[in-house]
Amino acid sequence: MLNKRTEQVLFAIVQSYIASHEPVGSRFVTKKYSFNLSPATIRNIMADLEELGFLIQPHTSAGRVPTDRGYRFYVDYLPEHMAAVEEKNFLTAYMTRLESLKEDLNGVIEGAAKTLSENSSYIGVSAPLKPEKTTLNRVELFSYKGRHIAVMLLTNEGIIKHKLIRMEQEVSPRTLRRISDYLNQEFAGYGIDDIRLRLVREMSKEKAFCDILITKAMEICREALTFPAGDIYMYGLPEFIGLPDFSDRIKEIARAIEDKHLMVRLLEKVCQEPGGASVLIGSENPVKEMRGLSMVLAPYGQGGRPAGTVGIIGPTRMDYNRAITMVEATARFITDFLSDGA
Amino acid sequence: MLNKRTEQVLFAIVQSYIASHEPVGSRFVTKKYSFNLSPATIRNIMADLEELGFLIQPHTSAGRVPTDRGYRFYVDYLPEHMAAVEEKNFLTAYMTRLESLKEDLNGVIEGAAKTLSENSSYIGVSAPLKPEKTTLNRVELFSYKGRHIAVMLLTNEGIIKHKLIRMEQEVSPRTLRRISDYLNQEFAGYGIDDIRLRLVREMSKEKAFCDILITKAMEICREALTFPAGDIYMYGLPEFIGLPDFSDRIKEIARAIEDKHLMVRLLEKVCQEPGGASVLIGSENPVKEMRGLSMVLAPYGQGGRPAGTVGIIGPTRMDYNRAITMVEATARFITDFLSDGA
DNA sequence: CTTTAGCACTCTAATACCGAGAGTGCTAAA
DNA sequence: TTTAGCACTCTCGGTATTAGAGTGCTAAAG
Repeated sequence: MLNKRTEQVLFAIVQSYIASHEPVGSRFVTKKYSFNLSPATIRNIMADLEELGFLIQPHTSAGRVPTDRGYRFYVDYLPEHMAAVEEKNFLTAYMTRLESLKEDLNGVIEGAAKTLSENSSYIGVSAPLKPEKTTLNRVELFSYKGRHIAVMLLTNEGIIKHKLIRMEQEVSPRTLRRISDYLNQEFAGYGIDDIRLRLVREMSKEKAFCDILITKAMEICREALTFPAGDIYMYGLPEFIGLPDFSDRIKEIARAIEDKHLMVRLLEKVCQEPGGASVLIGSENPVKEMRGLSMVLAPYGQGGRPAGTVGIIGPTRMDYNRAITMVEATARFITDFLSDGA
Repeated sequence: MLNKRTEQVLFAIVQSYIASHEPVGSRFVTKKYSFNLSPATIRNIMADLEELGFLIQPHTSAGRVPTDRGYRFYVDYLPEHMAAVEEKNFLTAYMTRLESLKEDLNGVIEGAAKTLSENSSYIGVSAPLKPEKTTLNRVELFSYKGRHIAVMLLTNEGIIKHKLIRMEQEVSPRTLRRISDYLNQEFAGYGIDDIRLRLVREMSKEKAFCDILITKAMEICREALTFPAGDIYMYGLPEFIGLPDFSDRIKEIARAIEDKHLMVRLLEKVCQEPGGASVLIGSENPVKEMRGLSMVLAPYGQGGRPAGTVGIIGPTRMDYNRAITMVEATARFITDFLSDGA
């Protein structure tokens, strides 16, 4: 579709714009990148690229700026053209920073979001491993002040969850003991999701026999294994709004980003998709408040299956190369950690 | 120091500025508030007030704007001059909104920050009840994958905490059982802080006898009862940066606010102070990045002693009256909840 | 046919200038 | 002590001007 030379010019323009945030003119391209072409030729090429929708000029006498489509080209073109050496150096430095997260078993995933933001000056996000996707190590139920039950759930992935359930009637510690023993003996090692399903099935069976006590117990079990829709971790908003990009739309954008619901859905969607980092550029974003932003997301896995997502949110003119490097490294890191770290 | 009339004028000016965010001129004061004085007289008074440091004019031909000192006067003057009726209505409406927090035992304090922000368009903060300040209901230790210990701590205030401790050597489930039984029998009902202290004392005693096993156990106990410095809850940043006030200093301010360390210290300080809401206005703020912001904070109590803080962060020209009403109501609400809710 | 030099053209950003409006401070009278 | 009157100051919005950057087009060169 584009000939080689045109591609190179487009690539150079996007790269240069990402670095400088200033519309890039024909003269600049000839100077900085040595195509051995005159500005006039470059201008012709740029005019073509504009016609094809890869570039626009903010106004007649400015240079050109990439469109979302331009960025898309850049990102797809990227893998073949990474400046490998420098990037490798950065990567190893970044990896050592990740290593320090291993200290805190519970904090790896939250820490990943933090690290991403700190190293990019964009926003780092991570969706924690959903308890439903994990396997039961043990669950404990305690009676608390008569009418409450304290639940502690421990998974084989090193996640601890707790909750307090308010009951209608008091349940004796002995009964609780028996319920949790039952759960642990029957279900240790199984996926939380599966257990919940089986419990529901059992429940409906028991109901047929009208055994209220057992039904109650089942209900407690089910409750004990249900947790509120996972939050996501997000760091770097203050840095981000300090970026010169959005001085106007700040409010709108800040709100979109803080809307965790949207975010959660987005991250979950990406979580399904296999492979490396996905890049969503500006208008490609399904959430319309986030046009003008780009996201680089990658799933991390647990036992071979994708289990959560980490990523970066930044302006469309973010440093994709760097971002992709970081996000992929982070996802790999968490995957490794989950499989052998704990 | 100021005569009655001067005070009234100052009060009127501050109030009016808070409402409109525009420098207020002499003519406006005579119109809006019926002092039966001519603009010229008001001008004289205003000139005096400026000399005394309560007002400044942004430039020669603008109206006056309160200084921090002006706000301080206003806040101190406020209690005697609340427009009681309207405020009462607001208060009852607000209280019902708070009521809905009772649903979720764990979320009251977090919810308080949310509610504060939602009802003020400023930033709501709350510092959770520190586990150290609570009393032990029970603690449980579980062996996890050999070299780890999972701890669950349940306090009489309804707080559950958990953590995972990495050990050098494996500790048998039986030993853990004995340790937790010991803790529960010996210390149930005691303050976590006290327990920690006593454990340290015991430890040094034991050390003298070189009993490694017991020392180890003590150490586990102590670890189990130690938790990372509490986070604080904070909501409303996106709304806040949308306010017209700080279009320039956004970055700086956003960073100051996100710096949880500073915040935690600040909140803890206020937590010590008895009585109703404390108001920190602009330059009164010990944290210099937060000059230009005001905070309204009030401690909530637990068993008679102050246990945490809730509050609002806003621009110096915030609606103090409303803010104080809300913060005090929220603090009272949490205090009540802790004493009888659970 | 492609590339290039030259040049006129367009648009922005910076600067200065002007006039209207707002609000003041001061003076002199009530 | 208060007030009316008035000159003064400063901001804000609009307009004009200019310098500079970068383009598109044309016509010549490779």
